[in-house]
Amino acid sequence: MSLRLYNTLTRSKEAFEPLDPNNVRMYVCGPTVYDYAHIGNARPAIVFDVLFRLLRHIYGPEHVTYVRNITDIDDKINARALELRGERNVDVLEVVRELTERTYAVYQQDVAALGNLPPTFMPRATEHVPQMIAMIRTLIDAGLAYEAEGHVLFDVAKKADYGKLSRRPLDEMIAGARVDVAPYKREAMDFVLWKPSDSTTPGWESPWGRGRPGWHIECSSMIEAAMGETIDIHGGGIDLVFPHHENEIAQSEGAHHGHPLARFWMHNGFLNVEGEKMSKSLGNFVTIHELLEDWPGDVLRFNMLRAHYRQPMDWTLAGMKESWATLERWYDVAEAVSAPRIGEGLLAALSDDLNTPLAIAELHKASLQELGGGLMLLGFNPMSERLASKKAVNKVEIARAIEARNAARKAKNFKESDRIRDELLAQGIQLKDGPEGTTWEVKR
RNA sequence: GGCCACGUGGCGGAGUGGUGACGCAGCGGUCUGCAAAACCGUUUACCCCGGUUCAAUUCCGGGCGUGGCCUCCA
Repeated sequence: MSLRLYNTLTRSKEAFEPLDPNNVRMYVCGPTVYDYAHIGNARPAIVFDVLFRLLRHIYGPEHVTYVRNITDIDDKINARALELRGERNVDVLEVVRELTERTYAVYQQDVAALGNLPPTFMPRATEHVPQMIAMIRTLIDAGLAYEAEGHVLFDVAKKADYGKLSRRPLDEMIAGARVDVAPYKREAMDFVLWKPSDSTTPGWESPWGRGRPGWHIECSSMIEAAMGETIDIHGGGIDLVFPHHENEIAQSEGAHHGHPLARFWMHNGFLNVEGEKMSKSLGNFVTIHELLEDWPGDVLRFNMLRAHYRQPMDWTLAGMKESWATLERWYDVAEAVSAPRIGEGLLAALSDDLNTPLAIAELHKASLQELGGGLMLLGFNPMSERLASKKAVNKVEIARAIEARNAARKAKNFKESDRIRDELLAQGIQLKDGPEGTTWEVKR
């Protein structure tokens, strides 16, 4: 089964062949840890986890390296920390540390609840500052970066093919720039590699004074540290194409004699919520954390995979309900599967640029064994109790009520049996009479 | 303003130059004391206007709509 992936670099689907089948390398831009991750952040986590699992299936679990970083140096973090400190007499740097630690821990918990495997490595920016400084020095030595007023900037004009990922000619971008250009920049599009820090901002000693790295350099450095100069796949949200990924390319290629950073660039589409774009002002900012309070992680995962990863997607309550119903039906039958196997239809769908909606359609047509195997390949666990409602239900009491109702039915006292059924339904317990007796489920 | 993506039935959502995926809902049926569930069957579509073609939902051009990027962003 040959794997084909859409490559943003060429804007077309290409056959995927890793540089080294014994070490397939993938990097995905992870979260900036200053606030709860929202449901849009869950999309790349889930989508690239499916790709990770598919690659492990094809090349063997020990032959795939998946790196997802944690951005814990960032001005949004610093701003939030200042807010959190308020008037209190505590060290802001300490607040920064607490904030990132806490947010990081919640993120880990949340993505795990969504059924994602832990990546092979989860490097943190704060642990790679020396590597970033080294890369910046290399860029300065190569004549691709310059120092100005305590900043170090990438000299975009020196990189002839700058803009090749986003396909934006440099002169066009300069003409369309809508922001005031910092006076120390040679060109409007030059971006920061290093900037100075004051006493309320985390900083590290460097040849350019105490400061901190710009955003883009961390990914370039961590990729190099974990996987070398050229990797197979680099992923992230489509909004990262410009400027983040464009700048990563400029830095890494600049520091590596022009060797490509990644051979395949993959980008997931955006998410709307109930037809509207998610924003704090609209008040429809949905975090993964709060969704997980009401919904099983598997349901959120399934709902995400019902749309192709490159398509724009609308996240809705109706969709989640439908996802839950489908998954519940499947789990009922698939938990009994003794010999799961991967169906060809499913594998073909996933191999065609991760066509998960088609893969799900294949599961609807699949045998029981293929259903079980397919669910597991996609990261679902039919054996788990994750679909059970979080609401506390008294199983013993329900069983007793069912017994009483069946006794009433036997005596043809239907008034009483219907009363018991309605009473349970009022508590959200839906009874189902089947050939093998009466079962129940929590109705939503 | 510049660049880019998307627009499929009541809903979700694949796909294709010619035989109307798949799921949900609806409808009909089996089952049931009645329901629910389950199972069987089944109706409904390709934003608009041109062009290319024997044939377009699928290719090309224009329009409209939605969203993204150009500044932090999954």
